[in-house]
Amino acid sequence: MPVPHRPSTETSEAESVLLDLVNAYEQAFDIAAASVELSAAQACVLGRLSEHRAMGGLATELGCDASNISQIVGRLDGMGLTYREASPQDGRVRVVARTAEGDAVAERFERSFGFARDALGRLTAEERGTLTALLRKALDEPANR
Amino acid sequence: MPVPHRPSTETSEAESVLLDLVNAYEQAFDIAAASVELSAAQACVLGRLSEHRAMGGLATELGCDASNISQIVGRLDGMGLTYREASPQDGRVRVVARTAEGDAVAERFERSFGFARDALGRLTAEERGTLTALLRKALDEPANR
DNA sequence: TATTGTTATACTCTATAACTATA
DNA sequence: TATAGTTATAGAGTATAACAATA
Repeated sequence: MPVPHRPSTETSEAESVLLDLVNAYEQAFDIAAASVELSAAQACVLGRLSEHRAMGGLATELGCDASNISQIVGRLDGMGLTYREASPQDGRVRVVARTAEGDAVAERFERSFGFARDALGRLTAEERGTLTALLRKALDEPANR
Repeated sequence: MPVPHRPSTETSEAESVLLDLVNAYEQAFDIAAASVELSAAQACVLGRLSEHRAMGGLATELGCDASNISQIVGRLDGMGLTYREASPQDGRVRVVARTAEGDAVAERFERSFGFARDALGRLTAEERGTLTALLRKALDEPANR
């Protein structure tokens, strides 16, 4: 579903803007993925392959089952964007990497997905700092990551 | 895919926190939906039925194809959470509404999905106002909605 | 004929279970 | 035996195309 839920109960202005932000982010991601003829999940995986990665590592990072990654990477392989090879250290592990074409598609995707860049570009440097601090506090994140 | 893409290119702190926010929002939504044994899409649709709605209106609101809504509402119907009836004004239109059980489930979902409430609750009233203004500017939204 | 909605179909995402290969 | 990964399978979300009913 492209658009998350907008609570039916009385919603504060802040909640409403937060929701708009999430919606806009998701929509921009989907459009950027479609612009390079990938699904959102495929773009998500391909985007993480700037470095080689083990299949299991990807599944852990993305919080999904390993069989899911097998399927998605299988499709990326079929498109010629990635390849897999056995790890020399451990024969059970298979390492995924992007082909040259995969790199090119990932780069086009990055250029197309300018949501955060565009949104933050509408703020001054000082405003960006304030926003970062407020969001960290709201998310209960430590100031240094 | 549960987690959107984290750009491989150099990412500002602000972009990173923005991504964390979107991820946290989505994850909280999925968990709240699962807590009432619904998929995210089902919770999304059910949540919009505090008022009756035509099938086509839902599709337009959610930016997806009408056939998609037919399927999702068909499942909600099957769970006894919604029902459909022909509009008296226009026999082509079918109006969807929640059953009493659907209302109860939607209410439980609302209580469970406290992401925005919790996040904003960590800020002072003044900070919430600042955040709202900054996000509106970043999203290029007018101050009054 | 145009509009609203459903159904048939196909593809992707996702998880669980069963399986293979390696450690 | 335990771990990494794949494959088989099934349910759900999604869109397109074909269809039925109504305007």
